[in-house]
Amino acid sequence: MPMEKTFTPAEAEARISALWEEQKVGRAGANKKPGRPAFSVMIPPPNVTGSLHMGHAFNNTLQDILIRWHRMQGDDTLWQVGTDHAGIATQMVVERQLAETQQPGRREMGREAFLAKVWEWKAQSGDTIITQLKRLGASCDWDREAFTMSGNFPDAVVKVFVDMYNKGLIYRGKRLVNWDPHFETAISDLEVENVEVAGHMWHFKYRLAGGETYEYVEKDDTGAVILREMRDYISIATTRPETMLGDGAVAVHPSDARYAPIVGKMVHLPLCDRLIPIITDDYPDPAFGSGAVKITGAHDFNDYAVAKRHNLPCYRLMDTRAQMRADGAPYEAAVARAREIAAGSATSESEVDALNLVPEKYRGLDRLEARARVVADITAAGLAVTVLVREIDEETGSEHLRLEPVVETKKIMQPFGDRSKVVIEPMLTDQWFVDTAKIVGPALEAVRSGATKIMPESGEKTYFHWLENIEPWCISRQLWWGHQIPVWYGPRIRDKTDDTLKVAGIGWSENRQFIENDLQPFCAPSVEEALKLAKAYYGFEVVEAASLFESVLKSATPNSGISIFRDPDVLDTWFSSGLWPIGTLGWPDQTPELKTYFPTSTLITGSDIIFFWVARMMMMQIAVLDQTLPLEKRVPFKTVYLHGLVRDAKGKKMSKSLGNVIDPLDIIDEFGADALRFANAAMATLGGTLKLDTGRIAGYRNFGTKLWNACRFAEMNGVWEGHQTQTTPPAATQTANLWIIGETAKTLTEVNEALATYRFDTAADALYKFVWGRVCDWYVEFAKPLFDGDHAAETRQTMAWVLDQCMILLHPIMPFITEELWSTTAQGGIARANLLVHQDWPSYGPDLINPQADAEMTWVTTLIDEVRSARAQVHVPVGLKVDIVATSLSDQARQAWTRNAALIHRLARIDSFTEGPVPKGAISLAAPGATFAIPLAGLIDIAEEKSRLSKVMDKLAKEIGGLQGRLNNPNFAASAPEEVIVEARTNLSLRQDEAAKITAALARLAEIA
RNA sequence: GGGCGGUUAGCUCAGCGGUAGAGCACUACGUUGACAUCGUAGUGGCCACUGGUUCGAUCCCAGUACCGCCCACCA
Repeated sequence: MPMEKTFTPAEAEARISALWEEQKVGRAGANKKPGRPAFSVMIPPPNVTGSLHMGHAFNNTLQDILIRWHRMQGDDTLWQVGTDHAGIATQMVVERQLAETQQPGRREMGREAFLAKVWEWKAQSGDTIITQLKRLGASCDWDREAFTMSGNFPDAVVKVFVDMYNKGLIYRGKRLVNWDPHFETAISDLEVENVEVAGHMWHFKYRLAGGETYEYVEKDDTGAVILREMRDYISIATTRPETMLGDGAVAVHPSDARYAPIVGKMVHLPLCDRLIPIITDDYPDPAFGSGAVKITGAHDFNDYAVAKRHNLPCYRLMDTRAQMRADGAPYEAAVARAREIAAGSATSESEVDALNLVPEKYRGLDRLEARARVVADITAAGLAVTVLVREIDEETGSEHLRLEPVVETKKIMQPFGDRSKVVIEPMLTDQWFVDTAKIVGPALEAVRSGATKIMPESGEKTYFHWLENIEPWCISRQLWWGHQIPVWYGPRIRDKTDDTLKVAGIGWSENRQFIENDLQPFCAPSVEEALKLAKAYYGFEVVEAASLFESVLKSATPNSGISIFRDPDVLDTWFSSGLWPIGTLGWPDQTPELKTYFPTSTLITGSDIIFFWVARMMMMQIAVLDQTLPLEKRVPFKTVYLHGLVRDAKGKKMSKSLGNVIDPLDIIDEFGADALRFANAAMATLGGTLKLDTGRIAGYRNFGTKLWNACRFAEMNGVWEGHQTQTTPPAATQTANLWIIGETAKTLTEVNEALATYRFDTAADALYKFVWGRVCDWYVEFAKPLFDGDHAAETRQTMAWVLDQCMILLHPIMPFITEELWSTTAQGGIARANLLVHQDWPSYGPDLINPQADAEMTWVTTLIDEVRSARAQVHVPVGLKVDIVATSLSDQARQAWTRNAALIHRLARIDSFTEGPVPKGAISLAAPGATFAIPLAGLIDIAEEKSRLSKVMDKLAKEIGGLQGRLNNPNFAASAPEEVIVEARTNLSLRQDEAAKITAALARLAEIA
């Protein structure tokens, strides 16, 4: 059955995919050859909730190219596939689904039932993206598919947590963290997106206690006094008025002369029955605002630092949904206690946290609502800095003056949750942290020493910059879907003698925050282990309770019946993905896979997750693995290849709201996976953004068709009949055959070098130029006359070999069409021994390049180009064959002509060839060692020919001028390297030779005219 | 505010010391023994600007302008 005119991706890809999967072509170690190294790649695990987008398509294409290339070379390859449980994202999806289907919500059904729902969902929809990866042609080891919540992963995660806890690398503490009020969980710094939004700044007056006054003096830059007045207040500027209810002090810079008279004095906190001190700190900038800053330790990261320095109380004003607190004692009682504390009464962190200093009227309000009310109330109290506004009553026409609060409109950077898109609130809570400062050293050293190489180099700079300024990593999340923290708590022992044990009474608050000071943590890999630790701590058996609430009930009697309960929080998703390479290889067991494939070879990932994932994997795995191993054995990967984000053709980020999202599956449907993959490879330059243009993908689809048709041409000429796959090229005698064999060898070298240096674009470019520009444009054309001559057999063998090489070399980038051709072209003869995916990568070298054939074919192609160009320019119809006269011919040129006469005749459309004098009415051409004339008496336009030759002359003159200029410069001769000078001389003489011939031709034209 | 990158043909991008490249687009021609998802021939660039280094700079260095991206606590 003859080949179809084109390749049909839709039909063939499904069939080939199924075949690959059935034969498990991507299994670890497939096609491995003795003595070859291992090559392993960890897929950046997509979220189980995900579906394939262009970024995945790009990223996985590059991985597959490397994997296929190495597998064909006989390396022991592993491409580890799997998915990430993606805590927040997945919990969000399932909760949304519950809401849409009118099922009970998460809290209603309880933790256990909800988690069952998530697993159910995962079983149904969790493999969507895996299926989609197969459509792309990804040759992963599908049998090893991993999931960050399955298999040995939970054990690995728990082990790492416990080990790090025991080494003091993980700690718990009350800190100001980024709080997502939508998901009601802490998130890490990285999950916060700072966005510039329009904000407002208000100015309030905090009156001095006891009606005191001071002289306020404002000076300009030169020191001249511009304002001098008596004030009974200090002016405060804020963008967050609602947080003033929790102020602990007002801070000014110690050098700020304006406030020097009142430092140390107390001011009335507006709307509150509290006095707070004026303190000095380096933090306020005297040049900004009024120079005085209100310090709200529990609601601002800067203020928190100031509060810590000055031991100021941090009063929490909001609940987990970022609404003004409504819990705890009535305001009056709370504020009374706050006054005592301010006066020096002993207190604790937990007591301060429990105090709700929100006045009753604001309790339960949303933060924005509270803000409006606070501003209105302060203004009403006459404590807003105001301006006079003139107002005209439209009805009566009367004028009156009115005071209005000063509100500056101002761009402010506002933090948003990257998932929830709501405004993040700094919140004072107890959380678990990784003490990153303690594990960052080796991660930095690994890259500095070259044990891990990051490409492009700019990625290393980013990596260093972030790690050198690393902050503690908040790893606890108040979610349900994830790895639950392996820590149990019991009441802390207050006093213990031989016969009595007093433990702290446990209280809890509505927002589930433990009263940390009173808890004793037991960190262990299992509840049994935790109970053992607890037994050792208390001195008698304890039991596990399901929650803090139950634990309190069961602990009612101090000396017996003590229970411990597990921390309900889960770990940040990135904590477990930080263990992806070792986790998927079976760690902590010392599996054979771990031994073979770790450290992994190359990580290919988007530069957007260098901090989230790459840096954390580096830190954690180096810290967790056997510390006696050298650093090179502990790094998770030897090379990290970072790529940019895939954008649309105009460089815009793809987003649903912009409607410019290109779905890779649509592209595959329309153009085939190979075209998308080739486009991805061609776009993969180092650095920069990746603009995806469907026009370009169409072009690469055409490229596939081109190869397809070259093979079809071969088929029509019996090339495949009886063909057997050959690793070495046939012994050829014909220049064209020798030449294309050499070109193939050059291409192999280029592709190898390009892929070895991660230049996927260069590899794609080399293959494109070879297949289209050499094989199809020239060799197929050369073959046509050769098939008619005495060397048909040799040419058929050569073409078969060359096209086989095209399939092999293209296979890593275009696996489907090449696999299809590999079997299709074998139908007429002997079946291929292997699927192409397991065909051995060739290893021939430059010895296949025949310099003589190379030079000769260059001469032939140049001559053909010139004849075609000349013909086109004087409008000789393509259909018309012409005669050619060689008016001068060197021995070498004569030989080249003779040996390739059939090719030249055909491609240049020449009827007869003679040697002789220049005929009248002819166009002239010059080639190295030869001058030709094409007699066109009556056909040519003398003027046109003259202008054509003049154009050629102009170009030559320009080149000659440049070369002469350089050669005549004595400094050039003195300084330039020898080969450059020789090259310039050679070029000059060639150009001059050619110019002489053209000049002669021009002179003859003048005679005719 | 700090850091990183970019500026080359109409568009998307390679090249990064020795006479400017590709694909797409555009123009003209074309039923050539595979391919119109094609062929042949063309058009099109002070390689952002200003200095410097060099025999020689699109390429190296410094600065300027514009454009991107990342990080950051200015109330």
